[in-house]
Amino acid sequence: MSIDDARVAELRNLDPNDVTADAADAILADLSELLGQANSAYHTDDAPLIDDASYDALKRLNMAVEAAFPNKKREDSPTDQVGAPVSETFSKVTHAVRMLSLSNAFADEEVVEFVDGVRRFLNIAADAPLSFTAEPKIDGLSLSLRYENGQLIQAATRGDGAVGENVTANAKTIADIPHTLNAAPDVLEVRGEVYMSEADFLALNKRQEEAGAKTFANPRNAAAGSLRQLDPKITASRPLRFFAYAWGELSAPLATHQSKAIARLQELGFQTNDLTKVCETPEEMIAHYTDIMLKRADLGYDIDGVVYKVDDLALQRRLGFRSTTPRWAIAHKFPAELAWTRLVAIDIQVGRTGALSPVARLAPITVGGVVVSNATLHNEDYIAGVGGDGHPIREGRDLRVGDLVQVYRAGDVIPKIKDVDLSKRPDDAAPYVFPDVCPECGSHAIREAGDAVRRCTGGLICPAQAVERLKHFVSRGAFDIDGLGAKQIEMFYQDEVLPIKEPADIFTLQARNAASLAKLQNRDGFGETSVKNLMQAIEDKRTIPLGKLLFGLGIRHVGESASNLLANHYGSWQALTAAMDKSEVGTGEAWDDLLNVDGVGAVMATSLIEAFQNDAERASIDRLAAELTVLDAEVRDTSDSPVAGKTVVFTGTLEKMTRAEAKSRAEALGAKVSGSVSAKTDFLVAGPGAGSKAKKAADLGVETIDEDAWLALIGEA
DNA sequence: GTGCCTCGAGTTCC
DNA sequence: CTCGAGGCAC
Repeated sequence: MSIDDARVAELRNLDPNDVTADAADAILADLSELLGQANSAYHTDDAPLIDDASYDALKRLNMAVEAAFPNKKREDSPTDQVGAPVSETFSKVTHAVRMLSLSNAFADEEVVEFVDGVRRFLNIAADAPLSFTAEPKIDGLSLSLRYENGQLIQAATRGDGAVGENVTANAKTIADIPHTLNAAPDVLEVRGEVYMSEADFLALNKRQEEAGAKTFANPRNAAAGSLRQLDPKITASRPLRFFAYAWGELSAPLATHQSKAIARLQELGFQTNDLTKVCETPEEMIAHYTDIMLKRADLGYDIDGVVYKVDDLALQRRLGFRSTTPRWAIAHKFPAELAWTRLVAIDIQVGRTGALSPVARLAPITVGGVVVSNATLHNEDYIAGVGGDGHPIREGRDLRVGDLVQVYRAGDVIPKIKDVDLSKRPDDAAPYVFPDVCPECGSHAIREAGDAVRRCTGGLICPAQAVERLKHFVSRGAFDIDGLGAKQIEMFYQDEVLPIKEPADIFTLQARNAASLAKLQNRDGFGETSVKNLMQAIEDKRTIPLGKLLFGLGIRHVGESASNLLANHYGSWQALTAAMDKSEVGTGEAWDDLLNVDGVGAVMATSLIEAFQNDAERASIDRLAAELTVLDAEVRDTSDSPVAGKTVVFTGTLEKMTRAEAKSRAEALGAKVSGSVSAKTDFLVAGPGAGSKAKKAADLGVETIDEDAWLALIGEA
């Protein structure tokens, strides 16, 4: 059996938005045939005709075209075929402007602090006017709608903020979302919240129940589940709504002020929230918050707080962003929902660094629309009811197994224990004794002075630590090996024939499997294809960038960001290991060189050196390195670099990168980065909030440029 | 020395 | 998402 590969490739590269009504018939007919062939090949033979990515692409194209031209949908539409494997993912969309989250305030004082902080940053006197918008924070999921020349061309979820999922076909089924705009900027990304009203949620659940389908825990989950349907027809049948409250990329400004921009979005045909108000003082903001809280039950949709934004957009630009949040906005959250339940047991988990983390096992209880049965207890002080300074935080109310405890979900996510009802404590409840040996390996568990956590000293001997380190090794950000997740790691660690006890074992798996009589393929969950795929995924990562290797090692205090800084500093695995070999903690040239890396201090340096100089650990690292091809950190040719040999100083807030990142990039281009301005300084790169350094630079006649000009200079605008 | 600001590490549930 | 702690600017 064969398939028309050329037509597959052609359709794969087709943008659904380019499909005209005239072309739709032929395309849907071809898709029906191709997907039908691919399906039957997949199910009846074991040899797929087309690769998964192509299959998913065709499937998505089919859905998109059907959504655009519902009347052209075929009787034999592949969308309706039962049992057809459906892609688990949407295609990815990189946001032109990152979708950030907001920092939170819980108490009124934090709102006052926020306003004070904004004034301080902008250098605005306490009595000078400064306005904020205040609007309800809808409890739904955020969506970014991209319009070009007035046409909706793409809808994307937030994802991790940088990359979201393409849900265009689904978003088009939402009545509140216009498909075309009049008199809009050529490029306009409208951002807002998709949500479901309480009435619609209840009705939907009733329908689901009658149909024997699963019901949703709350309107937010219902909205999220509905938007992420692979079949837009299902989304269309769900009563989703949309409030617009922000924007991303723009070819022309919407207005001068936040409040006016929102009004403009309303004129363009979007729903905006009518409880949005411009406030002049923190008192007014808090009064509006209280007002909204009182109205909360009657709104008909879920909200979880109030968002305040600096109204003047020019000021927003000056304030800029921290790494993940804007400085010009904050979410004032409503108090979390609370629930009482019984503390059934306290278990200890051992993490990759040996940290002993107590976890509360709870009698299942619904909190904030979700059934919770575990809660974090942080560390031993938390159970004892004392803070890090030894002072009581719950007046000595030590938690005991059997206690009635009050649970809430911090940030509406992580279950935590807020309080204990001592009057309901069983007579036989004994104080919890935190173990001083590791429950997994029996090694001593010690608490270093000033440290909040107790750690297992077993190191690599401890199976829990070894497994957690392996999980870290294969995790995203490190080696990221497809098909080798937490579950598989647990299994392979226990495996007697083909065990994986340390990272190097992953890369010898193929050879050992080939030599083994009891091959992988004979086990549960492993067929010929999955073994082949796993081996291929492992081979794909045998060549690895230096930074990822270093991060994968899981050395304490050396995270993703520090790993990349170190990779850039040393350049190659040889240089790194050579430096580690000759380093001495606390002294010497190699130590000084290490501490000179911006972002590396004594604690991290010590941890790094100790890991590389510990015999057992180093042997394990060397066994791993022997299996790998390590890619050097990208060293650019600095000979024609515009900043080679120049001395640069950064000051103020950098918006496009962290200071450490800026420094390492500048150094990669051959520049010298200094901490203070002097006559030798060639450039001062000044962000918002620059202070004394900018003045000094002006006095000395040093050229001062902003971040964008700097990026342009180094060719990364 | 103090006070940000980030990063690292640990955690839950869908 | 949160807490603690490391690192750095002032």
